[in-house]
Amino acid sequence: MRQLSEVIRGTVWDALTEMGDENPDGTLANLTAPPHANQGDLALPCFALAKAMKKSPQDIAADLAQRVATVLTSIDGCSEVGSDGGFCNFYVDVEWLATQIMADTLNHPESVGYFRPPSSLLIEHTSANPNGPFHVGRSRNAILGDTFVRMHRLAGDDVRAEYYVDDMGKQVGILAWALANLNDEKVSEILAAEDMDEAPSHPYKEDHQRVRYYQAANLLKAVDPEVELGVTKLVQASEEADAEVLAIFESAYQPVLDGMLETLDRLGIGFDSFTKESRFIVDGSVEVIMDTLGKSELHGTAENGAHYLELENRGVQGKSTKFFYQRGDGSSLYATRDIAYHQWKWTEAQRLMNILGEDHRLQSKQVGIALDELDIRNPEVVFYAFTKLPDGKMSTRRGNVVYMDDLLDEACARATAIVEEMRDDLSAEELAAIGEAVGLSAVRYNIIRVSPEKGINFRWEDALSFDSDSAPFIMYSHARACSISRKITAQGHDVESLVANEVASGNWANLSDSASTLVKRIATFSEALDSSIISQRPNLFCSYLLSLATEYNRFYRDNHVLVEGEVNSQNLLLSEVARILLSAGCSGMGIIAIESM
RNA sequence: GGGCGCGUGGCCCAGCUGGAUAAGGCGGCGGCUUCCUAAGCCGCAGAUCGCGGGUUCAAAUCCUGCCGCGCUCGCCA
Repeated sequence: MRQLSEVIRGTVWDALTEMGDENPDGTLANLTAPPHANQGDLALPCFALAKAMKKSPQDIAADLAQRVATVLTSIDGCSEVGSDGGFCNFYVDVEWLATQIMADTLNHPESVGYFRPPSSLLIEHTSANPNGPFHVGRSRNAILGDTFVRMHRLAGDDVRAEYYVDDMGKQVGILAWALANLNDEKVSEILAAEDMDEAPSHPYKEDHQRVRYYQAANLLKAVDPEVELGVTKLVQASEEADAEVLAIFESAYQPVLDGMLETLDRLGIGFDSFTKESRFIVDGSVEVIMDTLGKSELHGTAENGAHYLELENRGVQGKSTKFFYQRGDGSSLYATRDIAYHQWKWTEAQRLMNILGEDHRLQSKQVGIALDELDIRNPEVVFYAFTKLPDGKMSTRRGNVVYMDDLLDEACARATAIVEEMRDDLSAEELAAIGEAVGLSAVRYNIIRVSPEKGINFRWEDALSFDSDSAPFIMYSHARACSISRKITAQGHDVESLVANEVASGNWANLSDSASTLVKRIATFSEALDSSIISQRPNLFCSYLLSLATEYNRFYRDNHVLVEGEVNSQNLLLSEVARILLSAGCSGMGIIAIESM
């Protein structure tokens, strides 16, 4: 709790120094939030001081508490100091805390997440090969990436969301070849032979149509060397930036990409810019990079003239420690273009962030070392583990997938059915709108709530969960707050002026326990967001938001805003501030904060 | 085989830059609606934090050895 920390810091620092602590800053760095409410709001462990002070941690904590208690409790912010078992415990004055945070939140709702100076950053995420619809495995990247984009924006950063379009190379080559050489009948025939000829669930989306061509071409390629030859010819031309071939590729993948983006758009995921991989061939930067890497002391040449960096002494171990960046025929590789891409990205932002699947760990490390060699800073990278189906890894090529479009349809249909059961006052359109918001939000939340480095075993019932640890729970709390505000307005009151007057009065006396707990939870909004961003774990902010919703529900239970037609302005103000933060938090998580559900 | 990641109640999962009684949810059991949305709230039961060593005043957290799962070790992307 930073508000309390700022208040006690100086006094505690002085006392520690008087007591003989040589490094009070180091000691103060251990200030933590205690695990239990009866242990205060901040606690300082005194164990490390025991040796130097030749006293027990218990005595040190008690001594420290006694030294600072009088001063701290006489100034604003700290209501009590105590010690227990080697910890010095500090208790915040909740009335004071409320005056510190409520007006700001109310008057500047757009900056509730600000905690430190903003920076500009470019977040590259998703960047999936445009060869078929999103499946739930691939979409973890998009949902994670977009959540980072949203959290950073909430924290005040200037964020650019970027999609790196793989517009050349094998995957697109196969798709282009298939579209040029196959037709619907042929595709059906090939897929049927492998029992993969299922009717597309979304036949009017090009990504669902064309993925069948992609799958068929892959099957054909395995048995017909002519196919491999045809694809290779195309791929080679694309890597030489052959304008005609690149145009063919584009017309092959663009409709697929559009279909994919439509899915993401439904999830509230959008991009500010698209950068094509071929750009770095065309502008010659890849060529320059290959030349420069040739001068590295790590550089080596293979028998057929291929170039690599030897990374054995740079922490890369395994069967091969060589990082090839140029083929024997002089052409570049994907990773080489990625290096050029990073060089360019640094001209666009102060910070770079990449969201990558765990299968890219080695590649990312290799690119990182190459960037070091070129004196180019490394990006921040977030890796996430795969989503597996009960019968194995998802694969577009093999058709072993759950498509995001299908999951979203199902989620929204189920949500709509639930709303329909609970509400009889809404039109079909209103029900569908709520169901859509609930379904999409739930799917996002269920992916975000687990730590990125942990694998997800896909189960329909988990992905579609609307339980207490879910987006609908948070949305429900928000809708409750909206409902209260709505009801008060309907009774002829002016919520805005009621709330403004209450803030001005600054009266926070006699808060109930649940109201106090809510105030404290509200106070840590921006630091919870910040630490979630810093530790690169969106699930932490997820948990915070869940606890904010929980505290709001408890507050709601025993602090009524409307009592027999009379408005309790203090409770109204608390409810309104919670509503603002719930809404802001939802926007940071990609949860749609609807006003009624 | 080498490297990297993961392993927490029956199930899912938080906590991992070391700190107090390991936090939630699902499922199970039991309560709370004359009162602002019960998609809510309250309570009970359930965990030797994969196993063994080590470091430390203190280990789920750090180190190490095993075991299990995943990813990876292409002049593919």
